[in-house]
Amino acid sequence: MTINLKQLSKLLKLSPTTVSRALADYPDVSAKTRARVKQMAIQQGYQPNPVARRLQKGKTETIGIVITPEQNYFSDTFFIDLLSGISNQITRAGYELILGVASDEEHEMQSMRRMVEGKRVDGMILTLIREQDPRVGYLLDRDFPFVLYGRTRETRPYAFVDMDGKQAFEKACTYLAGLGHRRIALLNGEPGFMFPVGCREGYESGLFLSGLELDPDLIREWKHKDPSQSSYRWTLELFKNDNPPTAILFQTEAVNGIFKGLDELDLQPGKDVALIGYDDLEIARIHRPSLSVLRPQAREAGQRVVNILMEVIKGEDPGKFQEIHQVEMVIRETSLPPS
Amino acid sequence: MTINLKQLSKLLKLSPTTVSRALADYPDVSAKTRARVKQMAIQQGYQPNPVARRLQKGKTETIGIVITPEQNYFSDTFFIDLLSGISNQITRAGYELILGVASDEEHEMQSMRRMVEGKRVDGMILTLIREQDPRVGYLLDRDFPFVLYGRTRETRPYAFVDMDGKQAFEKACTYLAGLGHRRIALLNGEPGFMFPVGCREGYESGLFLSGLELDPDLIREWKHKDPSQSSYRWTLELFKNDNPPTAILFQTEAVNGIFKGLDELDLQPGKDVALIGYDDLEIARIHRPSLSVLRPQAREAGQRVVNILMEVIKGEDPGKFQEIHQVEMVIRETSLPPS
DNA sequence: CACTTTTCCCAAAACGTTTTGGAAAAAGGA
DNA sequence: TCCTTTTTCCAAAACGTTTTGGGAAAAGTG
Repeated sequence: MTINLKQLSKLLKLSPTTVSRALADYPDVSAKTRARVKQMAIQQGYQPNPVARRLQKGKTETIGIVITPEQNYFSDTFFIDLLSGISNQITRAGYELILGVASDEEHEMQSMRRMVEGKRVDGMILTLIREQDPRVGYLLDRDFPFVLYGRTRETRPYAFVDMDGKQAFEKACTYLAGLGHRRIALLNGEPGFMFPVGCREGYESGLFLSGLELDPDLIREWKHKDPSQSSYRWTLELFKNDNPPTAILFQTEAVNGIFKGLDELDLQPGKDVALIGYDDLEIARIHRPSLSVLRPQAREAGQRVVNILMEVIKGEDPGKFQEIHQVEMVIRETSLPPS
Repeated sequence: MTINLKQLSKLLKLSPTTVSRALADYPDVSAKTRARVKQMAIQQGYQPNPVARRLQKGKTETIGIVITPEQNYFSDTFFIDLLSGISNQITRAGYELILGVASDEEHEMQSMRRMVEGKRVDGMILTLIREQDPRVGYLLDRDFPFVLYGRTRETRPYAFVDMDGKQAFEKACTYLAGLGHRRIALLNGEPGFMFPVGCREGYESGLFLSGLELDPDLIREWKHKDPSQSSYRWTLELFKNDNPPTAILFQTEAVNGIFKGLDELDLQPGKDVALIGYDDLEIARIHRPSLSVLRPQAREAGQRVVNILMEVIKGEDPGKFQEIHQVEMVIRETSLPPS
């Protein structure tokens, strides 16, 4: 069943060296024997033992990623798309993806240290990045290869792939303003994380470009651990305003709370209040009225993250790899002019 | 930074053998030197290279799992809970969890074969099991260690941890019947998978125990790839019946479609139609009225799966490990008597 | 004291690859 | 033909552990 190199070479009456080199397409083995070796390898179902090859090569051929359920990762199909892109590209490179699931920030760090200091991975992928993210400093300090999906506040150069949340929210905001909306609210993600920062910048820039005033009273922030509940409460809050919003921008994660809040206020989504969410989750498509959204290309981003990480592992300068991907807007039924 | 055994032993003026055995708590090294070795190991930050130890031990110390996004895995916080239990227990055992993300059934098999035939894992964990599941036959044929989360139709003995869907649905059904409901519908999961089989058995048994007739017209099945859309259509269908249901049992995954259908029919959940879902997703808690549910203990199940897999890897008979876990019922606001 | 047992340590082999540094054989050039 | 170059192969070393099979020193026994 599990034939190894020595047995295979015996079968071929060749040395293990030659067999190994034949399979690796080295030029110093004749075309004839190479063909013979390859055929026999297939026939015998030979697969080099990855553990042995890793020891010899001094590489783990493994990439690590740590996720945290508390942060609500999986309410998003977005994340499984990202993971799918990552996983497929890693497999294509002949590498392995090892997964850690941490219950909180502390265990997240602990899980990563186990991977890094325990020599279990050649590189790390980081997601859900904070403004001040200790993981980034840790990895930079020991010059360990990594790529961020997202960005952080860090002056030293590092590699990242990020979605252009700023451009996305600016686009959505100017679009709504173009329809005639004058009171546009932002129900933003949790402070401390980096992504909401860009969202807010885009929102403010969109208001400015449309000649609208920024009203701090129209900005609220929900919590990761409880997106629906907190966004529900903030939705009610927003409409206590004397001059309530006619449109809301938000991350789609929070949509259930918003729908619930609007329902309670007897406001119809789309009709009474325009809505545009960030992330094209299933609920956005199936809800009536269907939700207009900003749609990041998660799978493609995942693939890029891996390709970049491979370059960084090879020794390329991480600072060269800083990508910001555009986000498309999908207009559905909840982005009408104000009534 | 990365000191190895030889260097450490030189520092201690001992042989690598002794250092290795001291760290592994062998009795043939004196307490004094053991202490000295351990202290130095900590001081120097020595961590044995896992790749080298794996080669020597002839084990990968790695467990594999393959997930498929098409099957909607991550709409459920249930799954991340399961994964969390699995991951933590694997880490505790000093093992690694490698993840494959497959786009469909074929790639699922392919990803698993890569892990198994490529000698990349010592054991596999399988989830979302089908009635006829080729993966199970494949692994049994080559006597490869694995544990199912779920069950399948297979006569040879194998290890599994499953939730008692039958008991759960029976309990929910008799509960509703006890409240006075006489027309109880089942909006079941996709045929071909094993879990809905138990749900249906429990449903039928619950009807029987309550002295109610089975009406095939009250049973519908939605699709994995589109739970909300299909459940929405089936909800509308159910109420075209001359004698429509007053209660519905279903997997919580399908709840958005059901709510939408009821809304369109001007029926109030809980008030006009009682609802009990399987899985305690976030939406179940935050929706008004809040959804009564059957709640599987996913994290505990994940831990059991790993513990069992470790035994099977050690050579224990898989047939000894067949666990069916009870499921608790959480009564909230959608399980009232018929009006 | 002489013998046996126990305690403590270690050299060498092994795990299965890939890489290094040749060396023999074949081919080419004069 | 003889020398040089190219082609083709391989033995040995290396990767960093753990395990095997002792062996020397210390401790116990009569």
